[in-house]
Amino acid sequence: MYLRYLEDLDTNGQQTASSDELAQLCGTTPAQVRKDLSFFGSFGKRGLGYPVHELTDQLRGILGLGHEWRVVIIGAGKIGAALANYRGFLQRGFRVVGVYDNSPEKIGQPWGEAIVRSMSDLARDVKQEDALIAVLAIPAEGAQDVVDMVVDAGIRAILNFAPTQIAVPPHVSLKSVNMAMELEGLSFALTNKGAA
Amino acid sequence: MYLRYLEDLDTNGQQTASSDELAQLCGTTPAQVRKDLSFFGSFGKRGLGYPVHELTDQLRGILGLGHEWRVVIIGAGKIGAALANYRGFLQRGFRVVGVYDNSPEKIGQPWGEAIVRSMSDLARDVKQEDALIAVLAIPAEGAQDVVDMVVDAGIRAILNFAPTQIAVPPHVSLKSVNMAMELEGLSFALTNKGAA
DNA sequence: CTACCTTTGTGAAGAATTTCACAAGCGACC
DNA sequence: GGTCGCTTGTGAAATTCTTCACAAAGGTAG
Repeated sequence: MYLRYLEDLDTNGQQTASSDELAQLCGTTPAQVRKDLSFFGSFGKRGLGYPVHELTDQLRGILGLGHEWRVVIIGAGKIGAALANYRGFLQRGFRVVGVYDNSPEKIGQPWGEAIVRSMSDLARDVKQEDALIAVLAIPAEGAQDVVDMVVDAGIRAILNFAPTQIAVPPHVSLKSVNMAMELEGLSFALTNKGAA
Repeated sequence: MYLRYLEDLDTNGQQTASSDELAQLCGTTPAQVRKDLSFFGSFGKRGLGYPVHELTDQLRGILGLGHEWRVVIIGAGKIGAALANYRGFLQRGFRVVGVYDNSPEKIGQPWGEAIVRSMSDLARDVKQEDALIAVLAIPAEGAQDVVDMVVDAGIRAILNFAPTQIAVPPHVSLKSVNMAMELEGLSFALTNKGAA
């Protein structure tokens, strides 16, 4: 989050930013900003604030955005399309090296700059292309099986959009996004606004 | 999350579920399950566990899923389409009453069961249709302006997919999902696997 | 009815996170 | 060079969240 706003400031030519300013942009507190950043090092100058450009570089390094990540997208549906279309995606060094689906009418179709391939090619391609990240954009049914397969093939991180719990071995990182659940959270908030 | 898995169990005809079982399904601990549920009441029977069907009902009530929520989708792009297509969406009582975009070639196009309308109709429609929830699936630029407008028109909760920080008055609930940020989290995890 | 197995609900302990508050450092200005 | 205003970095305090551990049931079997 800090990186996103620091990049904006950098683009605008701003030289330094105080923890107060970053906090306002990110919707947090100055103390939080300072604690967060201090975890990784001492980037600021007292009396001045943080050097915007230098800090973006540092954060990019910390986040591991210094090189290209090879990503496979599993599921050629709307969510997969939304991700592949997203400019910020490639901008940040995430390169989509393959899109996979198992519906016959989708396989072979052009899809952005790639062509949708069969799930049966997935394991082989992951190994061959050295993809380390997989985006899972398929229905809940069978999601775990697909995960097991790609983990076996060498995938080390998974971004899961399937509305189900996924289990991975400890050497694999996992993040899940569940849109329905987010909406339900809003429903709860609306319903209990008075009580809180 | 509990609701999701309880529904599955209910469909399978299971009568009761222990905190242990729920914890396994949800990827958490039995103690966590019991604390979470006990916050809202005392639903279980000692020695037996939780009554599956009754608890799903209770949770639906707590989450405010007992009635229909009227939702507008702002931005007729891929993300919006993914959401509208999502079955679990309507299933959970979220009814899309309008889709809005400001690109002339999209306005008037059919879109699922609705027709894409102009953003200039948005404020009026929100009032007329009594929509309380808005899904924001547009680029970061101008997102805040759109938010201000719909909040003014009576929207009380926003699910934001625009990759930017959004400010809302205290009576409005906000959840943000940022796919690029999730991926960067994975990049960080991969980069720092050794250190941790 | 009693003994025993199971599982909840919950105070208390422990861990993690956030906020506070202030010394220390930096630059600017006279 | 000294003073002053500003902002960081960080221990300590406060708060929040998670885990532990066990008494209080509910059920069952004999």
